[in-house]
Amino acid sequence: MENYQMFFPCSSSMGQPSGFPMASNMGAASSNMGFNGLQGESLNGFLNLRTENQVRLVREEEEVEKHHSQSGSITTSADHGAENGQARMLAGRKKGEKKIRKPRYAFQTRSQVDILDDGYRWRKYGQKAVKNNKFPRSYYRCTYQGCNVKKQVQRLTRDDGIIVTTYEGMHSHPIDKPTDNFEHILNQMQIYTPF
DNA sequence: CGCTTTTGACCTGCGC
DNA sequence: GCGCAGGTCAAAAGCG
Repeated sequence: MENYQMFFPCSSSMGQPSGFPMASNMGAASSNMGFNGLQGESLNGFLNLRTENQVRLVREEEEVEKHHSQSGSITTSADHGAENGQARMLAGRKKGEKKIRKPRYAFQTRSQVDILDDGYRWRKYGQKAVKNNKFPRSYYRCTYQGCNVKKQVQRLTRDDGIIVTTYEGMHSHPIDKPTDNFEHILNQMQIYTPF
């Protein structure tokens, strides 16, 4: 019942799209390719949906080491980090080790609803008021066992019809829901084409 | 009853 | 060092 409109405000100059976490289901929905636990490279399926200058993927952080980019490296702290509860936040890095940030990808979607069903199952773990924004930002984590993909969802103050979704990490598992679910959404989407 | 959401507290990083 | 902003935790509440 909702009309989604992908809103890609930027032209060209997208970073390297490989690893975009929604790639798999986007691909599965837009073409006939299946999603066999794929990651990264399957963005082609996503690319099929757009022309070169419609998507803007914002690569917020680049200093991630490749071998850390997969899930599972979080919460390995257990013992050494057990001093007080929130030391666990540092999970994934050992003492003296530099903080490691996964790359994050942001895109904007025009929608009336905050929750875009991308096929994965998410659990909300936080919500914060954001400065200069009257709408709160919501924090979600993928509930799939062992999957540490996170996403943030935020609505723009300037244009409250636009949802900004930021993904962090890559799904290393298939979609939880049937793909036609997301395909259904795609069918409702109006891809924004400036020309 | 198990899973999800809510929400205040807490932690970290950064700029001043 | 202090204050602010962003991010996360975890207990309690809500819900199917």
